[in-house]
Amino acid sequence: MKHNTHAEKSVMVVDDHPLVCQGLAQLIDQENDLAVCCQAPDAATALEAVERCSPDLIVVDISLKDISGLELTRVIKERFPDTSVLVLSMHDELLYAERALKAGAGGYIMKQEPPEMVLEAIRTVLDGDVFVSKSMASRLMKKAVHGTPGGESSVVDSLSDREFEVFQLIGQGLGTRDIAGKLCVSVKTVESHQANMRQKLNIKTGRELARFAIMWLQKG
Amino acid sequence: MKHNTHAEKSVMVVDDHPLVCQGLAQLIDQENDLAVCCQAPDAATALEAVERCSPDLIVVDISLKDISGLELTRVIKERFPDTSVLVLSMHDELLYAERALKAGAGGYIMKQEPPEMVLEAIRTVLDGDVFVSKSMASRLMKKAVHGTPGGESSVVDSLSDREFEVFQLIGQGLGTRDIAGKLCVSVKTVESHQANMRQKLNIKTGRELARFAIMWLQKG
DNA sequence: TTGCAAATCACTGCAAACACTGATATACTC
DNA sequence: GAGTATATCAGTGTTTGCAGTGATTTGCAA
Repeated sequence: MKHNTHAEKSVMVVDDHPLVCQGLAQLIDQENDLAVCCQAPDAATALEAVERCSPDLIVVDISLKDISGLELTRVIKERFPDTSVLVLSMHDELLYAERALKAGAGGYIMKQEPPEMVLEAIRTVLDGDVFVSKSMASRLMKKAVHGTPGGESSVVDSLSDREFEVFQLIGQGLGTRDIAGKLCVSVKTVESHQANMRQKLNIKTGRELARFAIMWLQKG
Repeated sequence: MKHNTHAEKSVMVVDDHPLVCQGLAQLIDQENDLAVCCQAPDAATALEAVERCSPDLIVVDISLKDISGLELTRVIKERFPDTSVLVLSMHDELLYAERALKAGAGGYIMKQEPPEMVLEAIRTVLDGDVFVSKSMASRLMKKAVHGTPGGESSVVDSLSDREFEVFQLIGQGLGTRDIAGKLCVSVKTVESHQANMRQKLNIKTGRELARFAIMWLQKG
């Protein structure tokens, strides 16, 4: 712990993996403009600590023991709107980045990224800007340009009704032919829907789409 | 890095998450009887480094980018039998602990555990003993006494190590060709493993296997 | 030693998925 | 009424997956 001088922003770290927690804390603490004020292994401890320290920013892991990091983000933004949140995760951003932002986080970054990028993310969010990966950013841009005005929005919401139907069947493990049979349309049609979905979701291969559908249907 | 005095044991850290790598290194380095000699983000780098540093113990994360931590463990124990290995993972030990020990590791510990326990695990393995969690230990005892697995056993246990490796890669959304490339074997071999798995698990199609793997890896 | 399981790979051929370039009809919006 | 999104389908060609049959090597165990 360092003295909190005028220029330093205070950061709190929430992660149930002590190693990550400590590594992150050390990384942040050795920067001149940042200082770690406290650490927490779960959401309950975190909420207490926020009240005590009132940090400028909180780095939250997405998978905690008691409640999800997204839920924690929501609570924090509700009770301490001035505190910024950066969500940290080892999971694919496709599944969680947008949810994190919707929950009120200022940024989303994966643990696989190099430490310098984590620091960059922290500073970006502290400046009031949004931090996500480049590919995720372009996806969100497209979405912003091409409408879907305010309100509820998940990547999956951009799918049309029929596409979503196909999406669900894919998530149930059915093949293109099975789906065509079940929906009483030609194989070509189903293939078209799949291609359109891949474009909308910025997904390259069919198995990635399947994986996305399966995971999406599991969690929700 | 510290001077390697008489009493200090040298430790190497292998993890593709820079944060974990750094946190772990710092944790180890601040102990009087331990010193970090080098770090590596993947198996290839790790093997080079082992030759250079010849550490007393290596802490290996189970999920690396190039090959699995278990495979790396096998290679290390084959080429450097005097080097101890501690496998580190964020996954439930139920799924991997036994495989890790069979691969030649001296211990298995989860990232969720407190840092002190990680240090304890390192020292235990350095002493030539086996380290696993208490509950896992009793499980293995039971198994040793009775011939039968002492708890709930999954169908997945019937998979061989190699098959399980393929299983995991399938669950990550990779295709047959990708897997063959990653494991440096022919496409045919991977197809054989898949066919054998489908038979063992009583699964008909490839996409069903993929679905099963994805869901199984999502939550154990 | 014999035998079995695991891991590796080859060859063949069919079926399915995917890529690319279209076309048509409907419906909703501006 | 023009424009856009949706839903439907066709043709053509490449890539990939899967089935079947069979072979080799290794290691472990009865």
